[in-house]
This record gives sequence, C-alpha cells and structure tokens, in this order.
Amino acid sequence: MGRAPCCSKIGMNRGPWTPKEDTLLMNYIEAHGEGHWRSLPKNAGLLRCGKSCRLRWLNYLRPDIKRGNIGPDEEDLIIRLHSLLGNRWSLIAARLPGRTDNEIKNYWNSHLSKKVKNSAKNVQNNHKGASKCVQVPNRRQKKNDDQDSSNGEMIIKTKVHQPKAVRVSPFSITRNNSIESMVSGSSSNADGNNNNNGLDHAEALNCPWLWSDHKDADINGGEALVCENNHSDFVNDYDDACYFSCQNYSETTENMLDKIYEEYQQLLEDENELPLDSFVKSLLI
DNA sequence: AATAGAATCAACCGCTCCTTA
DNA sequence: TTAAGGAGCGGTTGATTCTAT
Repeated sequence: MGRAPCCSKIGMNRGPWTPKEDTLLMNYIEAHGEGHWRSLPKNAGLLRCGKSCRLRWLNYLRPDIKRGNIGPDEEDLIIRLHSLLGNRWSLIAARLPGRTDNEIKNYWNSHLSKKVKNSAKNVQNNHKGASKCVQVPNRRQKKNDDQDSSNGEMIIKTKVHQPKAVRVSPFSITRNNSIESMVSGSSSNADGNNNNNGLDHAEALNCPWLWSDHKDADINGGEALVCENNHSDFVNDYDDACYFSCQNYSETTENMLDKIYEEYQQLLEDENELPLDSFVKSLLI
C-alpha cells in the first residue's frame, strides 16, 4: 500500500532555513505549542513541509538545545550506550540532556566511530583473541560489516542487546490487560504479528527494554518502549522510575552520566536473574 | 594563493509504528 | 478489522568548511 507524501513538494522551500523562517516557526510554536506538524506550516505561514518544521524545531530551535562542545563525559556515555543499544540514536539522545539524536548521530559518524574502531584495533593488537563489546550492526550496517570481515578485518562480537524500540501508548498495555501477558508473548506487535510463540518467562526476559524516549513521560500517561527481538515483546512504562531522569540536574553531569550507564547495564545483568514479578516491579518503582 | 580532498553537519528521504475512524 | 493519516526514527545526501599540499 503506497502512501501519499507528507506534503506536496511543489512550491515548498527546501534547504537551509532562513532567520525569517526560524522566527515564524518559533513564534508559532510559542503561541500554539508543538504538534500538528502537518498543518503547522500553513498556519504559521511557512512554505515548508511539516516534517521539515518538526526537524528544525526539535534539532535547532528548541530552547533547551545544547549545541556543540560535546564533553568527554558525554562522549564516553555515547560510546557506552552505543555499545549497548547500537544505532538507537533517539534512545541515546534521550539520556543526554539537551542533545538531539541528529547531533549524536552526526557526532558518532564523524568522530566516535573512528575512535572506537581505532581503539578496537589497538585492543586486538594488544590482546589477540580478547573479547570486546562492539555494536551489533543493523540491517544495512551488517552488510558492510560482513564485507569488512571478508576483507580480513576481524570484528569481535559479544552479546549486545539490539532491541527494536517501538513506541507504545498506555492504551496498548490496557488492550493487552497486563504486562505479564505481553511478556508471555500473547501480545501483537505493531506489524500486526502475533508473537505468541509459546515462550516462557525466561525467554521473554531476554529483552526487557522499556525506556521512554520522552523526558516528560509520566508513569501513567507517558510513552514506553517495547523491546522486540526474534521471540518476544516486553512492555513497561519506565521513565519515571529512573531517579536520574533528565529532569534531575542536581547531580554533577559526570555522576549523572555514569548512573545512566550503570542503570542500563544493571537492567541487562538483572534480566536473567530476577523472577518475572520482581523484574517488572523493579521497573515500575 | 589556489586547489583538492577530507570532514562536518543540516536537511531530506523512506520506512515503520501508532492512532483513529 | 482495516485503511489512512500523523508522527518519529535512522540512513543518506550534499553544501559548506577545514586542512594539507
């Protein structure tokens, strides 16, 4: 089934935004708030696609945006989160206050990927055969990585969780009655596929990722993420359970970033140890 | 000073997911 | 149940800037 384009491109401005366009967009959002991107350009008097407006606002015009000067702490966290999450830029960005997925993605591609690659090579040279945690490639990357491997470049892989993050509204949870019902595989994912493969809890817990990608999500009304692997879905609403949420800036940046990473790691370590009920409760606390 | 190649990053594209009627 | 629209995400592109020669 094809889809109509998000907007007619005829007569639309493209390319870099002008200060005038920025002002129009900012004024409109100040007055009316975010959202309704499709109709926003028309209402704001902009000759831009709604997607373009959204991107401009989210990545550059939002008042809480930090630009440039990615510090060593942030850099370190990006690298570590990337080793856990892969190219889930929005998830990574959600844990770096003021940073956008686009900025992190660009920073990774231009700086960090090389850095990581070089350090991986050093590790290989120093410890031949030693295990190193590197990202699991996504579909497109995999092809290239396979080619790298075939060129004789050894890529050492350890278990990396690569959940497919899917936005889920609280309604999804209600529909399926309980988290446990989802864990047991009785829910359908967004593709409409029923994932009930007769999995037991241990299998389902292979992927307990539930991180909101919205800083202001709340436990009842916020969005949550569903992890999706080959076998199971798992749903929870988690964001406010993070005591180091992005709203808590009282801690030092360094401590906060470390805690973010530690919690992600802890989730991974715990997933195969906790009984289901305990695990679910730990996420909801 | 001029040029070429590399690096950077804002913006676009296509796809997927969620919601709604 | 299903189709369509809105929104978000990750990959890619291309213009601009930087650096080396």
